[in-house]
Amino acid sequence: MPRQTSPTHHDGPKISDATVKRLSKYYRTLQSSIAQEKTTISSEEIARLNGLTAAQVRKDLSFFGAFGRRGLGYNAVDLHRNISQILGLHRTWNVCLVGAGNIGTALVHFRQFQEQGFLFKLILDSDPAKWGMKIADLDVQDFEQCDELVKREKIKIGVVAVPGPGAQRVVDRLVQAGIKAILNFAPVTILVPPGIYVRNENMVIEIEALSYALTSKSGHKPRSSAAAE
Amino acid sequence: MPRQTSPTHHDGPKISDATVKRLSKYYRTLQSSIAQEKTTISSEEIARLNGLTAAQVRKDLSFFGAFGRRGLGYNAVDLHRNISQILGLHRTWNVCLVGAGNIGTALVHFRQFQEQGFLFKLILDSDPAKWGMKIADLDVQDFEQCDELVKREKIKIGVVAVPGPGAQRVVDRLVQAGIKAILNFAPVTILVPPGIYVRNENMVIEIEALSYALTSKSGHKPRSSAAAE
DNA sequence: AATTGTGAACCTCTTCACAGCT
DNA sequence: AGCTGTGAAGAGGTTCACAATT
Repeated sequence: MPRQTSPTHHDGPKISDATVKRLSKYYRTLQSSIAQEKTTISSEEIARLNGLTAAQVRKDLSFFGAFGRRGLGYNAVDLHRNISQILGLHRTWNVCLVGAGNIGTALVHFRQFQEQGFLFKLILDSDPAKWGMKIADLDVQDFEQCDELVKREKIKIGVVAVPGPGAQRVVDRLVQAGIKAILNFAPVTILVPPGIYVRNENMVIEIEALSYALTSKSGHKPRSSAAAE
Repeated sequence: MPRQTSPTHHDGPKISDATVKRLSKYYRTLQSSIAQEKTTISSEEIARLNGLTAAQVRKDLSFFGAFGRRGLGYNAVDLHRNISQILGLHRTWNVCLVGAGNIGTALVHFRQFQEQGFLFKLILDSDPAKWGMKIADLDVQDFEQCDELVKREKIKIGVVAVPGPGAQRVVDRLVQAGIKAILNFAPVTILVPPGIYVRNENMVIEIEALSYALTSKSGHKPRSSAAAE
């Protein structure tokens, strides 16, 4: 009887995006349970704290292994460590910011990124007026040096916080420099070659979705729960 | 033959979240097409610009009416106006910010919100040190006055940019004050009563999803396209 | 008695494919 | 000929329900 399945190097069925995002939620739920000195936790409780069903939680975890004990639940510390392995949070990631405007600056100061091991090592901007500015101990540097600097710092994740019109060009350059994953805050759709991962943080879309909900008040689906991403 | 179906006050099948978010993308695509003086646009082109399929675009629109002309495509200005009606963007919305930290401040300055008619009218914070600070012409005020101020300004949308632990309490107060929709930047799951809409802008989840993609390099699904929300 | 892990049922969203206009 | 609008098929994600285990 396998005591515990190894979580890393998953190669079974393709994991949905939704599952990955929920794992990230479970991870934080477990962090707080551990802080409260809880040793075990049930799928039921993880679900309740995230506005989901217990079956959903168990199914998500089951893609990666059998981490619980029937009749007892999950060991909080173990499950936390396992999810950390699955998501690749057992290590740190060097991150590069492009766009030293309001949003970009706020992101560099955003404590949660550091706490979870995402470390800004490089800040780039095309505007000469910004070069040399210090943001959280980092100098803003010329975006044109992107290739050289990204390679030198071995950066794999780029955060793009430039105005829409420039975003695609910035992304193309980052990809050329060897960046493999991009968190895009520009309110435009960007296209990338196969093998490059993009996540969009499009605040305009989200607030417009709220506008829709308020407008089409026909909305008869108001279930007391935890709402969309 | 109905020349054009009225887009507003939709009450057919429930519209998926994904559809609403895509409409928001089409809306911006059309804005830029119009700026480029294009008069008509095909579902094929809207799709290409957003990394989607043409069928998806047509299906999304079909939930709200028949806006195109067979053989010709869509009139850019008409479709833009129709989507604006559907999403409720033909008007302005007063918005309240809670949390005058880095992120909150950046959001108030975020031009796209204003451009799309989302106007910050109120900035609240619990920290007395922040009271009286000016952010883009608005005074930061005591969060305890939330009830009175939200009602006075007739605000329906709240943007929450406070640290995780305080978020649920803030949301409860906002709901009590009459807020109907919340854009939540705190990296925690918040629960709301039926009839209140929440969208989460959880940057930690998004960057952790990138970490997962980079970690489970088994990722054999790299289709050249426009990636997840 | 409690709670997990999971195949199967169910439901929702996307894509196909083609009739119907222009 | 070109392109939309849409029913039907297909794919994917969620929930059910129960055997397995502690």
